[in-house]
Amino acid sequence: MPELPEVETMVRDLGAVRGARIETARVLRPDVLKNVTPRTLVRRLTGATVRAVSRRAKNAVLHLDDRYLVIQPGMTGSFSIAPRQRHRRPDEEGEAYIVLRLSLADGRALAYRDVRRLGRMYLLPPAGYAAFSDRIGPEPLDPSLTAEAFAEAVRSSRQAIKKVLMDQRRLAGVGNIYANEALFAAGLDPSAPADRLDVEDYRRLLAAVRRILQAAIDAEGTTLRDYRTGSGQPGNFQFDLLVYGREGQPCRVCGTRLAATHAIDARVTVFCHRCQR
DNA sequence: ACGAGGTCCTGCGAGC
DNA sequence: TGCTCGCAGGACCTCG
Repeated sequence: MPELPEVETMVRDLGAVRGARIETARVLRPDVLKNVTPRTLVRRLTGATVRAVSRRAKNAVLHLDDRYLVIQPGMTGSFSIAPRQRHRRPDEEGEAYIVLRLSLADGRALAYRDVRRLGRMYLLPPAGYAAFSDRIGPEPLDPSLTAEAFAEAVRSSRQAIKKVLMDQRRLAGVGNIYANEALFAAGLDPSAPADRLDVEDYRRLLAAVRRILQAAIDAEGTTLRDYRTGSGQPGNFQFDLLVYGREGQPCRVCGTRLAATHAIDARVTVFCHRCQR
């Protein structure tokens, strides 16, 4: 489930196509396209050069000559870069799940696949991309984000802190796995109303979010099932998870049996009754 | 304005 | 062994 570290890893691997010219484009799963028809997308991509690749929140962004191709991998989206193959069997290597295939002028092919197709793709002009980015909260790893600004963005809500932490309009890039981990690391009860925490809590929480996201990037992400890096490898952070996926097992810090609930935002929350209050 | 809950989508694992 | 069913969940949507 690509969150910030997984998308960051994909984007770093996608850096390998920077400067490449797109020779042909094919859309195989048009329902993933949200604001553009397959025909228009193909027309815009053909002959364009990938000027840069970047990440915003959980989105990968290909900067083309005068457009931005924004890809939200959703739950199961992934990229692969490979030498172009002349003969492919239709069934081979998840071929059925390919959403978009780009043939590059240098002989390589860039494929984007998404098994469940909960991901989305947008083609945006510069002003549209600016508006898109403005709707998303600050990047947690941006050093200019202060604990005070973070607290300000989050504290106005009476919702559970875990739900607020995952709200992309307030903070970019944190999803269910890293929210669970960060709240554990910060010693905060996931169900605590956001407006009940003080600035010191938010200072600890932001530090925990940053430490965990950075460690996950260093490990090239968390692979539980579908996620793969741009080179097709699984990540390694699943071995470092302290709470997510460990319900019923002993807390690594105090030995208490970890609890799980679906009460917050209908997503699994795993936590330690003793360490998180 | 805000919050709760439904929707999309498919593979997988639990249970019978 | 083979089937059905429910779950996984990010972002967007509607409804109250």
